[in-house]
Amino acid sequence: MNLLPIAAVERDTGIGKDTLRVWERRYAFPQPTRDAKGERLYPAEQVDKLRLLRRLLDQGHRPGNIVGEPLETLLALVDARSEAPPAAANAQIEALIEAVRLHHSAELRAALQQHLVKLGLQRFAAEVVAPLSDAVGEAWLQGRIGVAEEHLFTEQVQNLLRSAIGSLAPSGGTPRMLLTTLPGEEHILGLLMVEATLIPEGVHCVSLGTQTPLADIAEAARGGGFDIVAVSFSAAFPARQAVAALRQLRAQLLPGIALWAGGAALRGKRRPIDGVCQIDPLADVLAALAAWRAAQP
Amino acid sequence: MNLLPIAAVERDTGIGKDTLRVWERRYAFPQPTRDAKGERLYPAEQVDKLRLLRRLLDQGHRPGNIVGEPLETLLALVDARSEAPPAAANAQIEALIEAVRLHHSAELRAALQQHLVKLGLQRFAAEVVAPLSDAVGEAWLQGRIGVAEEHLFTEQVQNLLRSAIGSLAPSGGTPRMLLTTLPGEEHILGLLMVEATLIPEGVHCVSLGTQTPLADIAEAARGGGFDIVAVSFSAAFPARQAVAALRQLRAQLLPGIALWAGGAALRGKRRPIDGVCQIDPLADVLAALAAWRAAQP
DNA sequence: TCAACAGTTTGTCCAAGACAAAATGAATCT
DNA sequence: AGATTCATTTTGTCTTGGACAAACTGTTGA
Repeated sequence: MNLLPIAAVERDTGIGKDTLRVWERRYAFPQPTRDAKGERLYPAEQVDKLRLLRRLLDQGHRPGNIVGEPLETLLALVDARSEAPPAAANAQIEALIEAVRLHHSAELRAALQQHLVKLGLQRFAAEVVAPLSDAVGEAWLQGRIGVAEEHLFTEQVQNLLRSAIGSLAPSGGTPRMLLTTLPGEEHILGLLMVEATLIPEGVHCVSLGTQTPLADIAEAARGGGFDIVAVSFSAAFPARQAVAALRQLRAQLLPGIALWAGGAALRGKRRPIDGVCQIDPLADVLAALAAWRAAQP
Repeated sequence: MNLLPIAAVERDTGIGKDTLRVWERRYAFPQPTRDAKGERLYPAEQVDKLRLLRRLLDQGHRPGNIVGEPLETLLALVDARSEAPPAAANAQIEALIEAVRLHHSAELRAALQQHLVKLGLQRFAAEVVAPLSDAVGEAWLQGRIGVAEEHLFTEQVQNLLRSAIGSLAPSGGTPRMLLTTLPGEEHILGLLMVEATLIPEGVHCVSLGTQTPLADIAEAARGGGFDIVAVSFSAAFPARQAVAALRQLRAQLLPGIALWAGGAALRGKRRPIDGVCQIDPLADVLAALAAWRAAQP
């Protein structure tokens, strides 16, 4: 059997060391074995369960109710979830998912390319990439695909979107927008979808990729004369940290610069954050753009 | 003044909470203030110094000698370093660096594109991207550019390389190679450079992007019928963890599958790791490919 | 239906100690 | 000189148990 030390488990599951230890104390799970030094060693099956737990937490479940429950109960929760929404039952999306599942990267690439050409960049992002991205996350949760397949999918889509975005001449238009994610958020697809949606509208987009420290975002926004800073969050990003970081970033940013935040991590937030424009479905970004332009003299 | 809690400092500097606390105990630096709860709050200037320390450690310095030293001493170390190698004094590279420094993204893009067309993909990777990447790291160390500029550079190069790689038809040739980085390594440029070098040689490359868990790499390699697994490390990756993770991956991989590892983190390793092919300068990858092909029946 | 309240849950932080892996430097042998 | 062995420091990571505020829950009252 394969045993992992606590640091490896933190990296593989995204659950912090402190949290792993406190769960063990409170919910009697996980229960790692110990090595000669007395240090925790987690069996692979417990790590698998932790990954599942992480995903269920992202979906809105609470630790007290699910950590400690046996595996069957958790799987039942997954099944219950996947029955509720009829999977949006889009046959095209399902076909793409199947290509991901079987590692058919050439077919996947060809099919995506076809959709891109047929729909155009904006609709491709909104009608193919966004739902497909959700569907891949869902399929992972159900155990139908693995992490490797998820990564493969991300790479393929990224190649396509970056090629398409790069082939459009830099606009030099307004507003000038700086795009990035905060430290800890490594998912870039949300960012690329926003860029794909806004570039055809004549927005001047500059992406810094993922995980830019707050201070550097603020400095770049000031120095580059940007009008808007846009950051994106995946469902995996802890909402608690997202809110704190957004407040902090807002404080460091010049008041004249707008701050847009979007993505699943902020879904279901009751109170909006002062000075932060929340954009949840991807389509909202066009409305936000129209609003921004209307507010300019 | 701007004060950051310990978790934010960990994310911004990459130095773990435990390490931050133990440095404070041993070297009397950093010395954060405390809030009402008694929790650490780090002033921005100490965080800046921590970032510099991190970089110096990556360059081979040892904590006992540099943490605790005043800022001027550290800056002197940086200067001493940059005088030693005459910066490879390539005028073209310097011009590109200047474009990065000034946020001239349009010019940067155009110049890179020009080099790519002129040199071809392989030489572009080896003669432009690789040295430019090093030079950007060096410029960051000297404080000539910030993190935002570094990210901007990475994005631009990534767009170009991905477009170029994507425009080549999938080869279906041999060997079949799986490329990725290990959890904790987020730099993708090394991977893209390898892909750019090998695809024109007819190698069938499949990239999983960054940070794939070991178990998923092994499973994907088995399921996809790959001949070679290639992983890349940046200078920022702790060599200690790299060696441990490579041993672990080697153990999980089928014996018939070769494991290639490259990148700055393994530079200066005395003993090679059993069953791992180490590739340090980018050019070596072609030699390794020739060797692999020669060994096939 | 919404707002305010009290109660519970939960992630993160602290302290000081411990230890093994890695780096260093000295000594010894080809 | 160059390589190999050994002892000594250095250094990051892990341990325990306690503590607390922010966020969430569910109830009460308008």
